[in-house]
Amino acid sequence: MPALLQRKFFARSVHAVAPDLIGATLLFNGIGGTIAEVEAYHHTDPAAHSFRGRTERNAVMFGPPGYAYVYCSYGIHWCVNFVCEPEGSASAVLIRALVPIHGLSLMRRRRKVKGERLLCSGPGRVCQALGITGVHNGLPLDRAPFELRAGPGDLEIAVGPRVGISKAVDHLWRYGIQQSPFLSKPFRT
DNA sequence: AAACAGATGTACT
DNA sequence: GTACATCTGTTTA
Repeated sequence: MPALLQRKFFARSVHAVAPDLIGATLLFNGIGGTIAEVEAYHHTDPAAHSFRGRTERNAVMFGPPGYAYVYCSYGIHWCVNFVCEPEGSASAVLIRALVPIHGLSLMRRRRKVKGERLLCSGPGRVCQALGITGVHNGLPLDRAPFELRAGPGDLEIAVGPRVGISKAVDHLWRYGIQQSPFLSKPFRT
């Protein structure tokens, strides 16, 4: 039985936490699967929401590590981040894709797509499939409805530039399971 | 297979 | 008003 991820797990640099999350299991009310793709965001990074300081929306990023920062993207999609590092550093890991394993039928009902590949392959899709919305912003990751379990730890982890941003595009802060069909897009080799 | 418009919260100029 | 850590349905090649 894999270990539950403790609060301490998130009290480290995003650049250490992000690759360690690949292969871990994320469940929300028992629905979810293996984390296949994440991106790191840091307060010194112009692409991060926290770069220009604290606002009402990003306040959770400035709080203690081990909490969920959920925000609305393009007015339509919800995206979930895990807050990292000591309180105040405003760093977080964006969850971009899962391998769907638990609760497939409910995911399919929410997502209205055939097959499994498009269920959780993108940050907005992950939240829609698991039922995460703005009301879950600020919830702790070590208690229900969240459940996080450590992965095998011996995975080959792919690294590359982040997706869908226009600033700091040269940072290689995207991590994923190489060759997984559940990535939002493939990693260049 | 690729390009595009459209939907539309929040933050900033 | 413009930009944005997106996704979908429709159109064009």
